[in-house]
Amino acid sequence: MSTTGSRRRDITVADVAKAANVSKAQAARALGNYGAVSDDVRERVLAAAEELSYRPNELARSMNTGKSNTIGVVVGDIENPHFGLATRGITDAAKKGGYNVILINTDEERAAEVEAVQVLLDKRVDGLIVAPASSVESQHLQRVRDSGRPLVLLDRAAEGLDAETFAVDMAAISFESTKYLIEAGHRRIAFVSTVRTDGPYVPGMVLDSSQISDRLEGIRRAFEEEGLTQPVDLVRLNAGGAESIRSITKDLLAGPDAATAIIASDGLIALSVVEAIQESGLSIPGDVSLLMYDDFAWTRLTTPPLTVIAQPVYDMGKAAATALIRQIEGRKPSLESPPLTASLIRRGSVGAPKSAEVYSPAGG
Amino acid sequence: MSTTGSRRRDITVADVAKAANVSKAQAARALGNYGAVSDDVRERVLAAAEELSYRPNELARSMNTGKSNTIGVVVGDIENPHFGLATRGITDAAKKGGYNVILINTDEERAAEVEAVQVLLDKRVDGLIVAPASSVESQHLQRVRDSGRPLVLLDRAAEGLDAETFAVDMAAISFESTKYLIEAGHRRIAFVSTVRTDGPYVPGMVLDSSQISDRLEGIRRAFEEEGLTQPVDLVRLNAGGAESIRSITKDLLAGPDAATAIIASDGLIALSVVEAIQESGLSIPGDVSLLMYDDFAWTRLTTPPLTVIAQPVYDMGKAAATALIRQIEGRKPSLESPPLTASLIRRGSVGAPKSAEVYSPAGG
DNA sequence: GCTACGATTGAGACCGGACTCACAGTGGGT
DNA sequence: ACCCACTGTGAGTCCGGTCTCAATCGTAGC
Repeated sequence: MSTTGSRRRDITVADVAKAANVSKAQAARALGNYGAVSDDVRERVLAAAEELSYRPNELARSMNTGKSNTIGVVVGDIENPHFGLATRGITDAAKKGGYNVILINTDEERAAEVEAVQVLLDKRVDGLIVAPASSVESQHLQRVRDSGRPLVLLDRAAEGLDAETFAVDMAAISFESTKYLIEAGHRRIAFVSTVRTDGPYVPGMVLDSSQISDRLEGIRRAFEEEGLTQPVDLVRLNAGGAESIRSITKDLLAGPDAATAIIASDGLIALSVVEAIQESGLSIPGDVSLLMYDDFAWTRLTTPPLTVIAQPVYDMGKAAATALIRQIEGRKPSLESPPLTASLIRRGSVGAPKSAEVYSPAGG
Repeated sequence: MSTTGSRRRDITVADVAKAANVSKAQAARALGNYGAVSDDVRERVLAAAEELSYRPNELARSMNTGKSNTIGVVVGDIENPHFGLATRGITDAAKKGGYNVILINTDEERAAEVEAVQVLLDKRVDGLIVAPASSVESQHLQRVRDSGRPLVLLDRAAEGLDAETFAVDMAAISFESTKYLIEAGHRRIAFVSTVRTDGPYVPGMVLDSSQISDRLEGIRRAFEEEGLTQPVDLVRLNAGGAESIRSITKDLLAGPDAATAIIASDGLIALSVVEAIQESGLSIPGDVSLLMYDDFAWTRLTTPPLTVIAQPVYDMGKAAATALIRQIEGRKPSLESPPLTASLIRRGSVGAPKSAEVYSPAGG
């Protein structure tokens, strides 16, 4: 049947050529399907290739075509379902376009990201999709652009970098969501995020993440539009780790000025927030309202089901990869990409605050 | 500051050599840190490289070292948190060992898997980690072995393939879990899985997935050991899609012979099962008990929190990658890898069946 | 019958590193 | 002063493809 025995060295075009009794050039042409080849030669070469189970060495091919048909993807944490879904969108689009994906996880650390980008560049990927850990420091991304290789950003923008970015309009949806909470009667609205900063939150401070900045800006605007000022003491950043989030939550819920609503910046945070609320013996939404980013399937199963901000994560990934491939292949941005919009999904975790009458203009 | 202007061609050793006024060979030696190089030459070369911001072409390097420092990972669905976590384990171990990861998603389709494996082989990855869609048909994996490249299996075994496999002992944990349900009084225990078959379940039938076979075997043994026979009519396979799962669930819960406990083969299935239970107006565990595979964080937030079978998914990925790298680098399997064991985490979704007295030997 | 042009074909350069080999220089041993 | 082992060094080959270029072949046009 098939050739038995251990194969030391891979079969090359030269081997096939010899077997087919033609020159290496002709064999290469027949195999690569280019140039002029007579039917006779083509047949013999293909037969020989089949017989020897020849497989082209993509490395060699990439080397002198300058194309690796590979795109590099740099994300903060593939374990996070948000990125899992986005990655699925990317790989789907990549496969469709004939590209493979090299995935690197950075753990949201800048140093790791810088290295990741460098490694991918060294591997001569055809293009890069990055979810930048920092929207502020982006020299390494600038270097990608300088290298001439296409770059597309996912999830977050990067300052002073004119790269196509695929993310939802966070300020808008944050504004809308906050407004919803305010209209429900909330004034003491807290925001919990893992974004790292040097100190506690001060309005206008520069954050590493454009996403978070935008969300905070949306919150601020919503309060402003109502003629209110945002309770900035309830903005809690640096919420790294379950334990930290739990203690932050308990702190937010303690005292006379407790928060009546909490916005969790992602699903992981929400998990710990809910646990802390339960541990505090409080109920959702009776005692505290909760709003979280990302519409995971499980949010429908909690009691009550969670009110969430749904982002078209899969589509973002898919659009990013599609756009990148377009850039790689030098095609002009043809059709406007459909807008990536987030939406507020009202389920059961937001209600009126207990002390609604205190703030209500027309109290009972 | 840095060299400005558009860079057409990448900087190569030859460029660096010229700039440093040495031969290409010497420049290569200095840069590659091999062979004999005088301090003077090394310094000049390194300085020139820095000046020109030279970066080695890993493709070229790989080509004649025969090493790409890349491992291929083939999974069914990266969007599934199970694989997301496993992938995280893989990438972490890979990074530690100096390897990169090319990820391909197969959507659990054999054809896609066969192609994925081929593509990775063509790209000359140093080794492969595959979560085989089918444990039965594995010629394509056999071909990997024939090619001489290391292969490690994740999550599922493959028949007649002597590749290192990293998965938990499904039969054992399934046995234990079923026993737990039986001891709680359940006899009508259902099992719902997405595994595809040609017809309805028949004991002893060959399944594509060794995982599912093992789980069913565990269930069977548990019943057997109690002197009971497993209600095979409650084994429901081919549960693809949320809608399908919901209708299967409702069917399982209807009629006089309704199931009193349901084992969901993964988190996605559990989600739909829970929804169907809620839609049927039944309660967990009052009316039905539920057990699911994989301990996701959100299972603690449902009401009641779900009783689950926790698998060390991250560790499995990590161990698989570590073992693969060991194989790649030709080191012998040094220390026994710590066993990967699943465990039953008893939370609140399993209770006594409503009709427990019917079966109870010593009824009231 | 002769020229011309397109189809075929093979030799060999080339991509960008790694690595072999032959040769020059140096210093130690005797 | 002579031999030898060793370090440094440059020329050039190789990896496995792609692609250029010139030569060859066949035959259509005149």
